[in-house]
This record gives sequence, structure tokens and C-alpha cells, in this order.
Amino acid sequence: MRKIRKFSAPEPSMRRLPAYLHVLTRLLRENRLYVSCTFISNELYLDPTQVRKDLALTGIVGKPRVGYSVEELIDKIKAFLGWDVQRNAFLVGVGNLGTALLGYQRFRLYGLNIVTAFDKDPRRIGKTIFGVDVLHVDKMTNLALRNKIDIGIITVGEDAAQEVADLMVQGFIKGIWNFAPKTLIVPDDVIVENAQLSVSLGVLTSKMKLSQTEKNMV
Amino acid sequence: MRKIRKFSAPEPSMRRLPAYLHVLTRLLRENRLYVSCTFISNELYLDPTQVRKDLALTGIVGKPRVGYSVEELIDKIKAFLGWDVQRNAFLVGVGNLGTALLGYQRFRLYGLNIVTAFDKDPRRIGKTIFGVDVLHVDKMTNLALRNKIDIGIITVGEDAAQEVADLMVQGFIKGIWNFAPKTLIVPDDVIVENAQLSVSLGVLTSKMKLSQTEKNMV
DNA sequence: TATTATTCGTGAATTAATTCTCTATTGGAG
DNA sequence: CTCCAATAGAGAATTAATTCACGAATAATA
Ligand SMILES: NC(=O)c1ccc[n+]([C@@H]2O[C@H](COP(=O)([O-])OP(=O)(O)OC[C@H]3O[C@@H](n4cnc5c(N)ncnc54)[C@H](O)[C@@H]3O)[C@@H](O)[C@H]2O)c1
Ligand SMILES: NC(=O)c1ccc[n+]([C@@H]2O[C@H](COP(=O)([O-])OP(=O)(O)OC[C@H]3O[C@@H](n4cnc5c(N)ncnc54)[C@H](O)[C@@H]3O)[C@@H](O)[C@H]2O)c1
Repeated sequence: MRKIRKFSAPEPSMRRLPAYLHVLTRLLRENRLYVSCTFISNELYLDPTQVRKDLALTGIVGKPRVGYSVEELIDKIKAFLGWDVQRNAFLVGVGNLGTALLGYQRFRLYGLNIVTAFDKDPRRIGKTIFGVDVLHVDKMTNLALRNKIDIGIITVGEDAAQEVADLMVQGFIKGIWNFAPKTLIVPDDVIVENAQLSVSLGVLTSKMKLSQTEKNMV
Repeated sequence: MRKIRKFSAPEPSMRRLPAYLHVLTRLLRENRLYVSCTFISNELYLDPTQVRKDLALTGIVGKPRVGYSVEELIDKIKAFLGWDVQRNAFLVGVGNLGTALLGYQRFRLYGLNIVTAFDKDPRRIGKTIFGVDVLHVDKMTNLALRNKIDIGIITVGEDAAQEVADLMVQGFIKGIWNFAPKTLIVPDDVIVENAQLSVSLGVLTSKMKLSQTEKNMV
């Protein structure tokens, strides 16, 4: 119910693609030309058929007995994830997490180009962090309208997240990457993705809890 | 194939639980005593039956016409996620991301107690960051053996991730929260959870790509 | 007190995702 | 040149997850 939009690819598959890319990038560095599903599945502890189905989503065609071209596969996966085009982004909230994201060069490989950062704390405004200028958040909406900005990254606290999202919507930003633990309310044509670190912690600790009880039962 | 272990709860459900917790924590602040699945489902744009099934995993029992006790539900979800006990953790790699994690107080609410941090860069060693001492990584294994450390957090680059994981395994750490884009090889009784930020970016950009093509077709 | 609307809980039905099975292709070994 | 082993690809079967449908409980209201 109420799934705003139906996107074509199965999410579980989509979530596995970046891991394939990590393996492939390493293989490219090692000058390997071809790779098989079996190889990838061994690297990542997945079922080879699952890998094959996932890769098929990208439209790649492999050669029997040989596998897929590493280079072509990288390109196809990147295209599928939308990482083959540059996207301009604004980041709001230059705190601990915001600063870390600004310093992460790998995002450029994925087409994410953070052009300017914003905060409301006067101590941060005017600084340049990892080459990115920090301006007052009041200037964000107008700047977004003037330049074309595709993605807004929210790394403010949860209290401020909705108001920042509103400013982004006013600036015609169509994709929001939200790190605050808060459900954002936005128009239908804006896509929100919540990056929830705590989910990952929960998966870890709940598995640890289960393996403890297993031990107790023995 | 080769799923190392089968854990009882469906992962999709487990991944939704932290979001329920966010809503519930807010309701607790607002002094609400009871909450229904319908309410939660509206907040998070989910199906109410799905919410009900997820919550049932925690063993909570609701009252018809009223819903669930907010306080009890919080406790049950925390217990289910393994967030009701304190776990001692070491963090290795006090760079951009490592520093951000050290400064994130919310993790304490989830039972994560980062007791010491480690690096190999002499400029970082000896500092205290957000109240956590930074020591040389060589001391990590012995300290882990001496104190009981449950979780190891890896925030070094991908090149160093495996060697750090090896040190953690030697220190009898049984859960590894890995932020490096690298598949770690560990013994069967060690649980690894990969926190992959790029996955979330991929979900966002691929959805943006699809909604663009939709527009072009109109 | 009787009625009504809301919500939980559960089993069935549906849909999605994964895994299995089989065929065809192809490069390399004999 | 022939055979073999590895692999892609596609459809079927299975398993997992989600959604639907309905009965029972209960607080609020008439
Ligand atoms: N630090 C982490 O490891 C971590 C992990 C998971 C989630 N998060 C989430 O990420 C967000 C940021 O976390 P953090 O640790 O970096 O917090 P932080 O307090 O270090 O940074 C928040 C920054 O946002 C700025 N800010 C606040 N309100 C603003 C507004 N209205 N407009 C512009 N700027 C504003 C503050 O000045 C500050 O610089 C939080 O929502 C947090 O829950 C952080
Ligand atoms: N910064 C981000 O936003 C971000 C996002 C996603 C993933 N990651 C991943 O997290 C990891 C850390 O990223 P970062 O941006 O903080 O990098 P960083 O370079 O800022 O920090 C890495 C730290 O690890 C230390 N280190 C390196 N080798 C070590 C070793 N063998 N033992 C102990 N310490 C060692 C370095 O001295 C440095 O302090 C990387 O694997 C990166 O891919 C980072």
C-alpha cells in the first residue's frame, strides 16, 4: 500500500550491484579482462545464478565459457545505477557526518559532485572544507534555482531535517539523500532516499544476539 | 547457496525496525501512551499489516481498538535488535568517517559503547576524540583480549581492512561492523556486517534515472 | 445497555525473489 | 578435429515476503 511509485528493478538486486562494482574495480586494476558469475559469487558469498540474474538487469551479454568483459560490465552497472552521469549536489549540515562525506573522494567516481555546502552555524560559514565552500543555508534555495542542482544531501540533526528538505524542494532539487533519522514529507516528484546507519548496526547486533542464544542452547 | 547461517527473522522486517523506533521515541517524548499500526504505517508510508507482522516478531501483544504500549514496544524492539544490552566496541581508523562515528551520541542509546579508538598515523595517536582515547593499532589485539570487546568497527581504507579484521579476530571480537568497501574473510563464528553507504546512493540515483526516462516518455 | 468503529491477530492468497534444471555455446585439451 | 568442461541464459520450481480478508476484542457513543 502507498508505495509512491513502482520502479522497475527489484531492490534487493539493486542493493547488491555496488558490491559487484567493488570486485570489478579491483579486477580492472589487476588487468583482468573477463570475469564469470561463479567468480563473483565466490568473492561475495552469493549464489551464482543470483549474480547472473542481477547482472542481466544491466543488459550485459556474456560469452559462455568465458564470462563478461570486466570493463563493459563496470560501465553497464554504473549506467544502471545512474552513476554514468555527473550530478551536482548541495550538502546541508557541515557537522561530523557532513564533513566526512565532503572528504570522501569515491563519491566522485559515482558521479556525485558536491558543489557547495551549507550550515547555519556562523563558525562554519566561510570555511572551505575539502575544497568545498560553506555558505549560510539561507542562500541555498536561490543558488539551487540559479545553478541546476540534482541532489540535496541532508546531514543536519533530525529537528532541522524537514525545514532543510522544504528549502531543497523550493530550489527544485529532485533527489534528496537524507541521513537524519526522520521521515521527510515532500511532493510526489521528489525522490527521498534515507541512509540509515542504525539499520546496519541493528542487523549486526540482532545477529550477534541470535548466535549467543544458539551457544547457550548447546 | 552458501548463506553462512540462517537467522530467524526476515531481513526486510529487521531493516524496518529502527524506523519504527524513531517514530516511537518521538511519541514517547510527546507523552503518548499507545500507538496503533495504522498510525505507524501512515508515518512511514508502509502497509499497516506489514507493520503489524513486523512488530509481532518482537513478541509484543496489542490491545484491540487501542494499539500497543509505546514504552513496551520500544523495549521489545530494542531487545529484538539486541540494543538492550551494552556492548563494548573498538574503532579502528580515526579518519573522517571514524571521527564522525565517535561523535555520534545516539549509538549509546543503541547499546554501542566505543571504549577506545585506534589508528596507525602518529599524528592521531595520543589524542582524545569525543572522550575516546586514540591508541596505536598494534595495541588493539592485546587490549581486546584483556577487556571483553564485543564489536570491532572498521573505518580504515579498503587496503587495510582485512589486516585490521585479522587483528580483531585474534582479539576474540565476535562482531565486525565494516565500513570499508571490501569483503572480509573471517572464521564462521565471527559475524560481519557491511555498512555500505554507496548502496543508498545507488538506490537514489537509479530511481532518479528512472523517473527521468519516465518524463522523457511523456 | 446495545451499537458502532477501530484495531489486533491470523490464515489464505498473491506477488516477489531466489534457486534449480536444462540447453546451447565456446575455448581449450587431447 | 573431437570431446570435455565451464559458463551464459532462460524458464520452471521453490521459497520468502507482502498484501488481503475476516473474525474477535474492546473502547467510545448513542
Ligand atoms: N555522525 C554520525 O556518525 C551519524 C550517523 C548516523 C546518522 N547521523 C545523522 O546525521 C545527522 C548529522 O549528524 P552529525 O553527527 O554530523 O551532527 P552534528 O551536530 O555534528 O552536525 C549537524 C550540523 O548541522 C548544522 N545545522 C543544524 N541545523 C541546521 C539548519 N537548520 N540549517 C543548516 N545547518 C544546520 C549544525 O550547525 C551542524 O554543523 C543527524 O541527523 C544524525 O542523526 C549521524
Ligand atoms: N568518509 C566517508 O564518507 C565514507 C563513506 C563511505 C565509506 N567510507 C569508507 O570508510 C573508510 C574510511 O574512510 P575515511 O574517509 O574516514 O578515510 P580516511 O583516510 O579519512 O581515514 C582512514 C584512517 O584509517 C587510518 N588507517 C589506515 N590504515 C590503518 C591501519 N592499518 N591501522 C590503523 N589505522 C589505519 C588512517 O591513518 C586514517 O586515519 C574507507 O574504507 C572508506 O571507503 C567512508
